[in-house]
Amino acid sequence: MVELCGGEGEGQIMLATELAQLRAMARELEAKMDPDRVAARELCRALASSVDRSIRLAASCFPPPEHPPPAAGNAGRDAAKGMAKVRRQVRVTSVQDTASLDDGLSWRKYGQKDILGAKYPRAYFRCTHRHTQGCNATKQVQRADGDPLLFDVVYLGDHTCGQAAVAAVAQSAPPEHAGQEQQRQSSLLAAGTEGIHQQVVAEPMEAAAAAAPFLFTSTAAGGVDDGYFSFISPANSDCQFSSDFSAGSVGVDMDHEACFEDLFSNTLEFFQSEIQNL
DNA sequence: TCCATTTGACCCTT
DNA sequence: AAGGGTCAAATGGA
Repeated sequence: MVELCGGEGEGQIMLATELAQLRAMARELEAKMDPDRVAARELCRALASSVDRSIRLAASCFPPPEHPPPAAGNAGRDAAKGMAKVRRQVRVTSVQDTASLDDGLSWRKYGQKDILGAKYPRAYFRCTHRHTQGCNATKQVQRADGDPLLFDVVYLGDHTCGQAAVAAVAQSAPPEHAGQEQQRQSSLLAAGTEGIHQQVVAEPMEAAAAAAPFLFTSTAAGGVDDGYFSFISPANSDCQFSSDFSAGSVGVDMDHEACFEDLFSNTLEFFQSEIQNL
């Protein structure tokens, strides 16, 4: 399922994405849990923490490649053109269209295409100031197949317009500042999409590492990306994962039981596979 | 009237 | 030839 340690960038990305989704699911479940179900909420919190530790463990297993492998397809084309490429995953808690994913920058949609093998179409946006200021920044937004609330957002090119400063921080913030930028972007998301609660799943590393998130970021200094993503995370720690629980034993509401069991089964399947690979 | 979105067509790369 | 990315005309809303 996921290549671990022996894998190149692809397995690294898949593992990171998988772990991020697990953590997001755990937190979503915790949020939905009846506040009276203390044991269940604690378990969810512990699960999210466990996934966090797993992310760190995986990070220690995946040192960022010093020389990224050759790119394939359009990524290679972009790299050849010297286009910066940054990918983010954004989760929303209610179904929205891609236009709702306001990131504080002004974009104009110029196309939409059905992508082979993908359940949802990909939307194409360019900077509003493309013609007036010659800004070549573009982004692509696509719903994840497995999770309609999860969006893949790929930023291509740098803003050379008046938004350049904002975009520069957003795309090339060094790790020690990325958390602040994450908070800024979250604020923008909240402010720009009233009534919508959004969460960046592939979060930038927070300075205090309180929540121990990770991010996909550029492997090149200065934020000029070459089409590859690095897996950055706080320092290593041990991984603890206990499987001796069930939804019923911790008093989970029936409404959440299916979700809980789904999360548990996904988590268990994922970790069993990874342990085998280790 | 201006600007953003939609959508079919075209172009480029593999 | 297939698939992905972009263009541009048509359309609609403010």
